[in-house]
Amino acid sequence: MKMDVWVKRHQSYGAADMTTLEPINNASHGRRSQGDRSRVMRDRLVTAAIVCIETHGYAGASVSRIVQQAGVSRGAYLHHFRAKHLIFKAVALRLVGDVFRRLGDMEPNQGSTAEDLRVVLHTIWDAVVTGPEGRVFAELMLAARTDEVVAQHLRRPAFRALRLFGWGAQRRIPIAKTSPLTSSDVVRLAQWTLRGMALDTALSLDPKFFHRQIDLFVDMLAPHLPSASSNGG
Amino acid sequence: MKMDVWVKRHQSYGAADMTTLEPINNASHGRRSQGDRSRVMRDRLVTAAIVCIETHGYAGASVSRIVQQAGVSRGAYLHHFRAKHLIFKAVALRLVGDVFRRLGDMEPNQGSTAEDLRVVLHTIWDAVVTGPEGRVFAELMLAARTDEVVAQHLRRPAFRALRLFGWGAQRRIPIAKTSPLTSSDVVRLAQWTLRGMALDTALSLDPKFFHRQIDLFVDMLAPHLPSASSNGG
DNA sequence: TATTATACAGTATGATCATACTGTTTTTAT
DNA sequence: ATAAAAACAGTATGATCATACTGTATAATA
Repeated sequence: MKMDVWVKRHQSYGAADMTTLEPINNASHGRRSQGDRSRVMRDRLVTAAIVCIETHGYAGASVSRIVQQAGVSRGAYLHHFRAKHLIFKAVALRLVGDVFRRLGDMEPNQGSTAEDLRVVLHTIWDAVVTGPEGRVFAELMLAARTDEVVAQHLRRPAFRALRLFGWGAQRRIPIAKTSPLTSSDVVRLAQWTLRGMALDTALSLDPKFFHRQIDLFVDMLAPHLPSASSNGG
Repeated sequence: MKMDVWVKRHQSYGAADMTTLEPINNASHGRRSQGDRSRVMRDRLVTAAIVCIETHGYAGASVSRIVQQAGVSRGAYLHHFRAKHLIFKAVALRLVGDVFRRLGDMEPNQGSTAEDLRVVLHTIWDAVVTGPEGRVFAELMLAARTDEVVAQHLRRPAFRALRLFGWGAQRRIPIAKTSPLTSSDVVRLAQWTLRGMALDTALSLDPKFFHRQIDLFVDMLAPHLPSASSNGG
Protein backbone atom coordinates (compact mmCIF):
# COMPACT_ATOMS: atom_id res chain seq x y z
CA MET A 1 0.00 0.00 0.00
CA LYS A 2 2.44 2.60 1.15
CA MET A 3 4.98 1.34 -1.32
CA ASP A 4 2.60 2.19 -4.14
CA VAL A 5 2.41 5.74 -2.94
CA TRP A 6 6.18 6.03 -2.98
CA VAL A 7 6.44 4.65 -6.47
CA LYS A 8 3.98 7.24 -7.69
CA ARG A 9 6.02 9.98 -6.05
CA HIS A 10 9.22 8.86 -7.65
CA GLN A 11 7.63 8.74 -11.05
CA SER A 12 6.39 12.27 -10.62
CA TYR A 13 9.97 13.56 -10.45
CA GLY A 14 10.39 12.84 -14.10
CA ALA A 15 7.18 14.57 -15.05
CA ALA A 16 6.09 17.53 -12.97
CA ASP A 17 8.87 18.48 -10.59
CA MET A 18 11.90 17.90 -12.74
CA THR A 19 13.00 20.31 -15.40
CA THR A 20 16.51 19.51 -16.56
CA LEU A 21 18.08 16.70 -14.55
CA GLU A 22 17.54 13.02 -15.07
CA PRO A 23 15.01 11.42 -12.74
CA ILE A 24 16.26 9.24 -9.94
CA ASN A 25 16.15 5.61 -10.93
CA ASN A 26 17.17 3.20 -8.25
CA ALA A 27 16.25 0.11 -10.23
CA SER A 28 18.91 0.66 -12.87
CA HIS A 29 21.63 1.06 -10.27
CA GLY A 30 20.55 -1.85 -8.16
CA ARG A 31 21.90 -1.66 -4.64
CA ARG A 32 23.84 1.56 -4.13
CA SER A 33 26.23 2.15 -1.27
CA GLN A 34 25.48 4.97 1.10
CA GLY A 35 28.60 6.71 -0.03
CA ASP A 36 27.36 6.62 -3.61
CA ARG A 37 23.90 7.74 -2.63
CA SER A 38 25.38 10.63 -0.71
CA ARG A 39 27.74 11.68 -3.44
CA VAL A 40 25.14 11.49 -6.18
CA MET A 41 22.64 13.48 -4.17
CA ARG A 42 25.21 16.11 -3.26
CA ASP A 43 26.29 16.47 -6.88
CA ARG A 44 22.68 16.66 -7.90
CA LEU A 45 21.96 19.46 -5.45
CA VAL A 46 25.12 21.38 -6.32
CA THR A 47 24.34 21.16 -10.03
CA ALA A 48 20.83 22.39 -9.37
CA ALA A 49 22.22 25.26 -7.30
CA ILE A 50 24.51 26.28 -10.14
CA VAL A 51 21.60 26.28 -12.56
CA CYS A 52 19.54 28.36 -10.15
CA ILE A 53 22.33 30.89 -9.57
CA GLU A 54 22.84 31.21 -13.29
CA THR A 55 19.18 31.82 -14.03
CA HIS A 56 18.03 33.68 -10.93
CA GLY A 57 21.20 35.13 -9.44
CA TYR A 58 22.87 34.42 -6.13
CA ALA A 59 20.06 35.78 -3.97
CA GLY A 60 17.46 34.17 -6.19
CA ALA A 61 18.89 30.70 -5.66
CA SER A 62 16.51 29.81 -2.84
CA VAL A 63 16.27 26.38 -1.28
CA SER A 64 12.83 25.94 -2.78
CA ARG A 65 14.13 26.56 -6.26
CA ILE A 66 17.19 24.39 -5.77
CA VAL A 67 15.26 21.37 -4.56
CA GLN A 68 12.68 21.83 -7.28
CA GLN A 69 15.41 22.04 -9.90
CA ALA A 70 17.08 18.96 -8.43
CA GLY A 71 13.79 17.14 -8.21
CA VAL A 72 14.30 16.17 -4.57
CA SER A 73 12.76 17.15 -1.28
CA ARG A 74 13.80 19.78 1.20
CA GLY A 75 14.73 17.04 3.63
CA ALA A 76 17.37 15.70 1.29
CA TYR A 77 18.80 19.16 0.91
CA LEU A 78 18.88 19.85 4.61
CA HIS A 79 20.46 16.52 5.29
CA HIS A 80 23.48 17.35 3.14
CA PHE A 81 23.70 21.10 3.71
CA ARG A 82 22.72 22.11 7.22
CA ALA A 83 23.08 25.81 6.37
CA LYS A 84 22.66 27.78 3.21
CA HIS A 85 26.26 28.93 2.95
CA LEU A 86 27.55 25.37 2.86
CA ILE A 87 26.03 24.64 -0.52
CA PHE A 88 27.59 27.81 -1.90
CA LYS A 89 30.94 26.59 -0.67
CA ALA A 90 30.39 23.34 -2.52
CA VAL A 91 29.37 25.30 -5.61
CA ALA A 92 32.58 27.33 -5.48
CA LEU A 93 34.72 24.21 -5.26
CA ARG A 94 32.86 22.60 -8.14
CA LEU A 95 33.22 25.69 -10.31
CA VAL A 96 36.97 25.88 -9.88
CA GLY A 97 37.31 22.20 -10.61
CA ASP A 98 35.18 22.45 -13.73
CA VAL A 99 37.06 25.46 -15.05
CA PHE A 100 40.43 23.82 -14.65
CA ARG A 101 39.22 20.61 -16.19
CA ARG A 102 37.91 22.57 -19.15
CA LEU A 103 41.05 24.67 -19.52
CA GLY A 104 43.19 21.58 -19.22
CA ASP A 105 41.32 20.04 -22.12
CA MET A 106 42.17 22.85 -24.51
CA GLU A 107 45.91 22.62 -24.74
CA PRO A 108 47.07 25.42 -27.01
CA ASN A 109 49.84 25.09 -29.54
CA GLN A 110 53.30 25.43 -28.11
CA GLY A 111 55.41 28.37 -29.16
CA SER A 112 52.38 30.66 -28.99
CA THR A 113 52.17 33.66 -31.20
CA ALA A 114 49.70 36.52 -31.02
CA GLU A 115 47.34 34.48 -33.18
CA ASP A 116 47.43 31.56 -30.76
CA LEU A 117 46.75 33.84 -27.84
CA ARG A 118 43.89 35.36 -29.77
CA VAL A 119 42.32 31.97 -30.29
CA VAL A 120 42.79 31.05 -26.65
CA LEU A 121 41.12 34.22 -25.40
CA HIS A 122 38.16 33.85 -27.76
CA THR A 123 37.73 30.27 -26.62
CA ILE A 124 37.96 31.15 -22.95
CA TRP A 125 35.45 33.93 -23.48
CA ASP A 126 32.94 31.61 -25.09
CA ALA A 127 33.53 28.50 -23.02
CA VAL A 128 34.31 29.87 -19.58
CA VAL A 129 33.66 33.56 -18.96
CA THR A 130 30.25 33.85 -20.60
CA GLY A 131 29.38 30.24 -19.83
CA PRO A 132 27.70 28.95 -16.69
CA GLU A 133 30.96 28.77 -14.71
CA GLY A 134 31.88 32.37 -15.39
CA ARG A 135 28.42 33.73 -14.78
CA VAL A 136 28.00 31.86 -11.51
CA PHE A 137 31.52 32.72 -10.41
CA ALA A 138 30.81 36.40 -10.96
CA GLU A 139 27.64 36.10 -8.89
CA LEU A 140 29.57 34.54 -6.03
CA MET A 141 32.38 37.08 -6.20
CA LEU A 142 29.93 39.95 -6.01
CA ALA A 143 28.00 38.28 -3.22
CA ALA A 144 31.29 37.93 -1.34
CA ARG A 145 31.56 41.71 -1.21
CA THR A 146 28.56 41.95 1.10
CA ASP A 147 28.64 38.48 2.66
CA GLU A 148 31.75 37.66 4.64
CA VAL A 149 30.92 33.95 4.89
CA VAL A 150 30.81 33.62 1.13
CA ALA A 151 34.05 35.57 0.93
CA GLN A 152 35.74 33.11 3.28
CA HIS A 153 34.60 30.15 1.23
CA LEU A 154 35.72 31.81 -2.00
CA ARG A 155 39.15 32.93 -0.86
CA ARG A 156 40.95 29.61 -1.15
CA PRO A 157 39.50 28.56 -4.52
CA ALA A 158 40.12 32.01 -5.99
CA PHE A 159 43.74 32.14 -4.86
CA ARG A 160 44.27 28.64 -6.13
CA ALA A 161 42.80 29.70 -9.45
CA LEU A 162 45.09 32.73 -9.71
CA ARG A 163 48.15 30.60 -8.91
CA LEU A 164 47.32 27.85 -11.34
CA PHE A 165 46.54 30.33 -14.09
CA GLY A 166 49.93 31.89 -13.53
CA TRP A 167 51.74 28.57 -13.76
CA GLY A 168 49.87 27.58 -16.86
CA ALA A 169 50.65 30.91 -18.43
CA GLN A 170 54.39 30.62 -17.91
CA ARG A 171 54.43 27.42 -19.94
CA ARG A 172 52.12 28.62 -22.67
CA ILE A 173 52.52 32.33 -23.17
CA PRO A 174 56.06 33.47 -23.88
CA ILE A 175 56.74 37.18 -23.44
CA ALA A 176 59.36 39.30 -25.13
CA LYS A 177 62.47 39.68 -23.01
CA THR A 178 62.38 43.44 -23.38
CA SER A 179 58.89 43.67 -21.96
CA PRO A 180 58.46 44.64 -18.31
CA LEU A 181 55.54 42.22 -18.13
CA THR A 182 55.63 38.55 -17.22
CA SER A 183 53.38 35.80 -18.51
CA SER A 184 51.52 35.80 -15.22
CA ASP A 185 50.89 39.52 -15.50
CA VAL A 186 49.45 39.08 -18.94
CA VAL A 187 47.00 36.35 -18.02
CA ARG A 188 45.97 38.24 -14.90
CA LEU A 189 45.20 41.36 -16.88
CA ALA A 190 43.48 39.37 -19.61
CA GLN A 191 41.37 37.58 -17.05
CA TRP A 192 40.24 40.84 -15.51
CA THR A 193 39.48 42.38 -18.86
CA LEU A 194 37.32 39.46 -19.88
CA ARG A 195 35.53 39.47 -16.54
CA GLY A 196 34.90 43.19 -16.79
CA MET A 197 33.57 42.73 -20.30
CA ALA A 198 31.29 39.98 -19.09
CA LEU A 199 29.42 42.46 -16.91
CA ASP A 200 28.36 44.31 -20.04
CA THR A 201 26.83 41.23 -21.62
CA ALA A 202 23.69 42.06 -19.65
CA LEU A 203 23.20 44.97 -22.04
CA SER A 204 22.64 42.40 -24.79
CA LEU A 205 25.09 43.93 -27.21
CA ASP A 206 26.00 42.12 -30.38
CA PRO A 207 28.21 39.14 -29.45
CA LYS A 208 30.52 40.11 -32.29
CA PHE A 209 31.22 43.35 -30.45
CA PHE A 210 32.86 41.51 -27.59
CA HIS A 211 34.95 39.37 -29.89
CA ARG A 212 36.20 42.51 -31.61
CA GLN A 213 37.20 43.87 -28.23
CA ILE A 214 39.16 40.71 -27.51
CA ASP A 215 41.01 41.26 -30.76
CA LEU A 216 41.79 44.79 -29.66
CA PHE A 217 43.15 43.49 -26.38
CA VAL A 218 45.50 41.18 -28.27
CA ASP A 219 46.52 44.11 -30.46
CA MET A 220 47.33 46.06 -27.33
CA LEU A 221 49.39 43.14 -26.10
CA ALA A 222 51.12 42.45 -29.38
CA PRO A 223 54.25 44.59 -28.76
CA HIS A 224 55.00 42.43 -25.73
CA LEU A 225 54.83 39.12 -27.58
CA PRO A 226 58.06 37.73 -29.04
CA SER A 227 57.24 37.22 -32.70
CA ALA A 228 55.04 40.24 -33.25
CA SER A 229 57.27 42.84 -31.63
CA SER A 230 60.00 44.54 -33.61
CA ASN A 231 62.11 44.88 -30.48
CA GLY A 232 61.11 41.60 -28.90
CA GLY A 233 63.36 38.67 -28.00
CA MET B 1 -2.91 66.89 21.17
CA LYS B 2 -2.32 65.15 17.88
CA MET B 3 0.20 67.78 16.91
CA ASP B 4 2.28 66.85 19.93
CA VAL B 5 2.38 63.26 18.79
CA TRP B 6 3.68 64.31 15.40
CA VAL B 7 6.40 66.45 16.87
CA LYS B 8 7.59 63.54 18.95
CA ARG B 9 7.67 61.35 15.86
CA HIS B 10 9.70 63.81 13.86
CA GLN B 11 12.21 64.21 16.63
CA SER B 12 12.64 60.47 16.81
CA TYR B 13 14.01 60.41 13.26
CA GLY B 14 17.17 62.05 14.44
CA ALA B 15 17.64 59.63 17.29
CA ALA B 16 16.47 56.07 16.83
CA ASP B 17 15.55 55.53 13.19
CA MET B 18 18.20 57.56 11.45
CA THR B 19 21.68 56.31 10.95
CA THR B 20 23.51 58.40 8.39
CA LEU B 21 21.24 61.02 6.85
CA GLU B 22 20.34 64.34 8.34
CA PRO B 23 16.98 64.44 10.10
CA ILE B 24 14.10 66.15 8.40
CA ASN B 25 13.74 69.68 9.68
CA ASN B 26 10.79 71.59 8.37
CA ALA B 27 11.32 74.54 10.67
CA SER B 28 14.61 75.55 9.08
CA HIS B 29 13.15 75.50 5.59
CA GLY B 30 9.96 77.28 6.47
CA ARG B 31 7.26 76.72 3.89
CA ARG B 32 8.46 74.29 1.20
CA SER B 33 6.79 73.89 -2.16
CA GLN B 34 5.43 70.48 -3.05
CA GLY B 35 7.97 70.22 -5.80
CA ASP B 36 10.74 70.74 -3.29
CA ARG B 37 9.24 68.29 -0.84
CA SER B 38 8.96 65.70 -3.57
CA ARG B 39 12.46 66.20 -4.87
CA VAL B 40 14.07 66.15 -1.46
CA MET B 41 12.22 63.01 -0.45
CA ARG B 42 13.07 61.26 -3.70
CA ASP B 43 16.76 62.16 -3.36
CA ARG B 44 16.67 61.00 0.22
CA LEU B 45 15.21 57.62 -0.73
CA VAL B 46 17.58 57.15 -3.67
CA THR B 47 20.58 57.96 -1.50
CA ALA B 48 19.39 55.49 1.10
CA ALA B 49 18.90 52.86 -1.61
CA ILE B 50 22.48 53.37 -2.81
CA VAL B 51 23.79 52.96 0.72
CA CYS B 52 21.74 49.80 1.15
CA ILE B 53 22.89 48.31 -2.15
CA GLU B 54 26.48 49.06 -1.25
CA THR B 55 26.28 47.44 2.16
CA HIS B 56 23.79 44.63 1.57
CA GLY B 57 23.89 44.04 -2.17
CA TYR B 58 21.18 44.45 -4.77
CA ALA B 59 18.89 41.75 -3.41
CA GLY B 60 19.55 42.87 0.15
CA ALA B 61 18.33 46.38 -0.51
CA SER B 62 14.82 45.74 0.73
CA VAL B 63 12.18 48.40 1.15
CA SER B 64 12.37 47.99 4.91
CA ARG B 65 16.07 48.70 4.93
CA ILE B 66 15.79 51.59 2.50
CA VAL B 67 13.11 53.40 4.47
CA GLN B 68 14.94 52.76 7.72
CA GLN B 69 18.16 54.10 6.22
CA ALA B 70 16.28 57.12 4.88
CA GLY B 71 14.50 57.63 8.16
CA VAL B 72 11.06 57.83 6.54
CA SER B 73 7.99 55.63 6.45
CA ARG B 74 7.01 53.00 3.95
CA GLY B 75 4.17 55.23 2.82
CA ALA B 76 6.57 57.89 1.65
CA TYR B 77 8.51 55.31 -0.29
CA LEU B 78 5.47 53.83 -1.93
CA HIS B 79 4.17 57.23 -2.85
CA HIS B 80 7.27 58.04 -4.89
CA PHE B 81 8.11 54.55 -6.18
CA ARG B 82 5.03 52.46 -6.89
CA ALA B 83 7.16 49.42 -7.72
CA LYS B 84 10.53 48.24 -6.60
CA HIS B 85 12.23 48.45 -9.97
CA LEU B 86 11.46 52.16 -10.29
CA ILE B 87 13.80 53.13 -7.45
CA PHE B 88 16.55 51.08 -9.07
CA LYS B 89 16.02 53.04 -12.25
CA ALA B 90 16.41 56.24 -10.29
CA VAL B 91 19.54 54.84 -8.66
CA ALA B 92 21.07 54.04 -12.05
CA LEU B 93 20.43 57.56 -13.32
CA ARG B 94 21.92 59.08 -10.18
CA LEU B 95 25.01 56.88 -10.39
CA VAL B 96 25.79 57.86 -13.96
CA GLY B 97 25.30 61.52 -13.14
CA ASP B 98 27.54 61.29 -10.09
CA VAL B 99 30.29 59.48 -11.95
CA PHE B 100 30.38 62.03 -14.76
CA ARG B 101 30.31 64.91 -12.32
CA ARG B 102 33.24 63.37 -10.48
CA LEU B 103 35.19 62.59 -13.64
CA GLY B 104 34.51 66.06 -14.94
CA ASP B 105 36.02 67.52 -11.78
CA MET B 106 39.34 65.81 -12.26
CA GLU B 107 40.57 67.34 -15.47
CA PRO B 108 43.89 65.70 -16.28
CA ASN B 109 46.83 67.54 -17.74
CA GLN B 110 46.69 68.07 -21.47
CA GLY B 111 49.23 66.32 -23.65
CA SER B 112 48.97 63.19 -21.51
CA THR B 113 51.91 60.89 -21.21
CA ALA B 114 52.01 57.41 -19.74
CA GLU B 115 52.56 58.98 -16.34
CA ASP B 116 49.46 61.11 -16.65
CA LEU B 117 47.40 58.11 -17.69
CA ARG B 118 48.81 56.22 -14.75
CA VAL B 119 47.68 58.91 -12.36
CA VAL B 120 44.23 59.05 -13.95
CA LEU B 121 43.70 55.31 -13.66
CA HIS B 122 44.81 55.20 -10.04
CA THR B 123 42.47 58.05 -9.25
CA ILE B 124 39.55 56.46 -11.06
CA TRP B 125 40.21 53.21 -9.27
CA ASP B 126 40.14 54.85 -5.86
CA ALA B 127 37.43 57.39 -6.46
CA VAL B 128 35.02 55.61 -8.79
CA VAL B 129 35.53 51.90 -9.30
CA THR B 130 36.08 50.86 -5.70
CA GLY B 131 33.92 53.68 -4.37
CA PRO B 132 30.18 53.54 -3.78
CA GLU B 133 29.33 54.34 -7.40
CA GLY B 134 31.41 51.54 -8.81
CA ARG B 135 30.31 48.99 -6.25
CA VAL B 136 26.64 49.78 -6.71
CA PHE B 137 26.98 49.94 -10.48
CA ALA B 138 28.50 46.46 -10.48
CA GLU B 139 25.62 45.20 -8.38
CA LEU B 140 23.11 46.60 -10.83
CA MET B 141 24.95 45.28 -13.87
CA LEU B 142 25.04 41.79 -12.44
CA ALA B 143 21.41 41.99 -11.37
CA ALA B 144 20.58 42.98 -14.94
CA ARG B 145 21.82 39.61 -16.14
CA THR B 146 18.97 37.82 -14.40
CA ASP B 147 16.42 40.65 -14.24
CA GLU B 148 15.29 41.98 -17.59
CA VAL B 149 13.55 45.01 -16.08
CA VAL B 150 16.78 46.16 -14.46
CA ALA B 151 18.56 45.54 -17.74
CA GLN B 152 16.13 47.80 -19.58
CA HIS B 153 16.63 50.59 -17.08
CA LEU B 154 20.39 50.22 -17.24
CA ARG B 155 20.77 50.08 -20.99
CA ARG B 156 20.43 53.79 -21.72
CA PRO B 157 22.65 55.04 -18.90
CA ALA B 158 25.31 52.45 -19.70
CA PHE B 159 25.42 53.29 -23.40
CA ARG B 160 25.52 56.96 -22.56
CA ALA B 161 28.42 56.26 -20.23
CA LEU B 162 30.35 54.34 -22.87
CA ARG B 163 29.81 57.12 -25.42
CA LEU B 164 30.81 59.92 -23.10
CA PHE B 165 33.88 58.03 -21.92
CA GLY B 166 34.89 57.62 -25.52
CA TRP B 167 34.50 61.32 -26.29
CA GLY B 168 36.40 62.33 -23.19
CA ALA B 169 39.16 59.93 -24.08
CA GLN B 170 39.69 61.34 -27.55
CA ARG B 171 40.43 64.73 -26.09
CA ARG B 172 42.61 63.51 -23.26
CA ILE B 173 44.42 60.34 -24.28
CA PRO B 174 46.46 60.66 -27.45
CA ILE B 175 47.53 57.44 -29.10
CA ALA B 176 50.53 56.79 -31.29
CA LYS B 177 49.66 57.01 -34.98
CA THR B 178 51.22 53.63 -35.65
CA SER B 179 49.02 51.91 -33.11
CA PRO B 180 45.95 50.03 -34.35
CA LEU B 181 44.14 51.21 -31.24
CA THR B 182 42.12 54.36 -30.78
CA SER B 183 41.67 56.43 -27.65
CA SER B 184 38.19 55.02 -27.26
CA ASP B 185 39.51 51.48 -27.44
CA VAL B 186 42.01 52.19 -24.73
CA VAL B 187 39.55 53.64 -22.26
CA ARG B 188 37.10 50.86 -22.97
CA LEU B 189 39.70 48.19 -22.25
CA ALA B 190 40.96 50.07 -19.21
CA GLN B 191 37.44 50.39 -17.89
CA TRP B 192 36.83 46.67 -18.22
CA THR B 193 40.13 45.79 -16.62
CA LEU B 194 39.42 47.95 -13.61
CA ARG B 195 35.91 46.56 -13.30
CA GLY B 196 37.23 43.01 -13.50
CA MET B 197 39.80 43.81 -10.86
CA ALA B 198 37.11 45.26 -8.64
CA LEU B 199 35.46 41.87 -8.39
CA ASP B 200 38.57 40.55 -6.67
CA THR B 201 38.50 43.21 -3.97
CA ALA B 202 36.09 40.93 -2.10
CA LEU B 203 39.07 38.66 -1.45
CA SER B 204 40.51 41.44 0.71
CA LEU B 205 43.90 41.45 -0.93
CA ASP B 206 46.39 44.14 -0.11
CA PRO B 207 45.19 47.40 -1.73
CA LYS B 208 48.74 47.96 -2.94
CA PHE B 209 48.41 44.82 -5.03
CA PHE B 210 45.71 46.39 -7.16
CA HIS B 211 47.66 49.57 -7.64
CA ARG B 212 50.63 47.54 -8.85
CA GLN B 213 48.34 45.85 -11.35
CA ILE B 214 47.21 49.22 -12.64
CA ASP B 215 50.85 50.11 -13.18
CA LEU B 216 51.27 46.90 -15.13
CA PHE B 217 48.31 47.78 -17.30
CA VAL B 218 49.91 51.12 -18.12
CA ASP B 219 53.15 49.31 -18.89
CA MET B 220 51.26 47.08 -21.27
CA LEU B 221 49.77 50.13 -22.90
CA ALA B 222 52.98 52.13 -23.04
CA PRO B 223 54.06 51.10 -26.57
CA HIS B 224 50.85 52.62 -27.90
CA LEU B 225 51.33 56.01 -26.26
CA PRO B 226 53.11 58.71 -28.28
CA SER B 227 55.97 59.76 -26.01
CA ALA B 228 56.80 56.38 -24.57
CA SER B 229 56.90 54.45 -27.83
CA SER B 230 60.03 54.38 -29.93
CA ASN B 231 57.95 54.14 -33.08
CA GLY B 232 55.13 56.41 -31.93
CA GLY B 233 54.00 59.67 -33.48
C1' DT C 1 -10.33 81.14 4.54
C1' DA C 2 -12.21 76.68 2.80
C1' DT C 3 -11.53 72.97 -0.32
C1' DT C 4 -8.88 69.83 -2.70
C1' DA C 5 -4.79 67.48 -4.09
C1' DT C 6 -0.45 65.86 -2.84
C1' DA C 7 2.91 64.16 0.57
C1' DC C 8 3.71 61.26 4.09
C1' DA C 9 2.82 57.91 8.37
C1' DG C 10 1.81 53.45 9.97
C1' DT C 11 -0.38 48.91 9.73
C1' DA C 12 -2.16 44.77 7.22
C1' DT C 13 -1.74 41.02 3.93
C1' DG C 14 -0.29 37.28 1.28
C1' DA C 15 3.87 35.26 -0.59
C1' DT C 16 8.35 33.40 0.07
C1' DC C 17 12.31 32.70 2.66
C1' DA C 18 15.67 29.43 5.65
C1' DT C 19 15.35 26.08 8.59
C1' DA C 20 13.26 22.80 12.18
C1' DC C 21 10.84 18.89 12.64
C1' DT C 22 8.57 14.12 12.23
C1' DG C 23 8.01 10.08 9.58
C1' DT C 24 9.46 6.63 5.89
C1' DT C 25 12.77 4.17 3.07
C1' DT C 26 17.19 2.25 2.26
C1' DT C 27 21.71 0.71 3.52
C1' DT C 28 24.91 -1.17 6.91
C1' DA C 29 26.16 -3.93 10.77
C1' DT C 30 25.27 -7.70 13.69
C1' DA D 1 17.09 -11.78 9.66
C1' DT D 2 17.05 -7.91 12.61
C1' DA D 3 18.60 -3.67 14.80
C1' DA D 4 20.83 0.59 14.04
C1' DA D 5 22.19 4.26 11.18
C1' DA D 6 21.97 7.02 7.33
C1' DA D 7 19.36 8.97 3.43
C1' DC D 8 15.44 11.07 2.11
C1' DA D 9 10.27 12.86 1.98
C1' DG D 10 7.07 16.23 3.32
C1' DT D 11 5.07 19.63 6.48
C1' DA D 12 5.39 23.37 10.05
C1' DT D 13 7.17 27.69 11.81
C1' DG D 14 8.67 32.19 12.40
C1' DA D 15 10.90 35.90 9.90
C1' DT D 16 11.02 38.96 6.08
C1' DC D 17 9.64 40.36 1.70
C1' DA D 18 6.87 43.76 -1.67
C1' DT D 19 2.98 46.02 -1.74
C1' DA D 20 -1.93 47.44 -0.46
C1' DC D 21 -4.41 50.03 2.45
C1' DT D 22 -6.36 53.70 5.68
C1' DG D 23 -5.54 57.84 8.04
C1' DT D 24 -3.17 62.46 8.91
C1' DA D 25 -0.42 66.55 7.69
C1' DT D 26 0.91 69.94 4.43
C1' DA D 27 0.72 72.65 0.17
C1' DA D 28 -1.96 74.54 -3.73
C1' DT D 29 -6.10 76.66 -5.21
C1' DA D 30 -10.44 78.88 -5.00
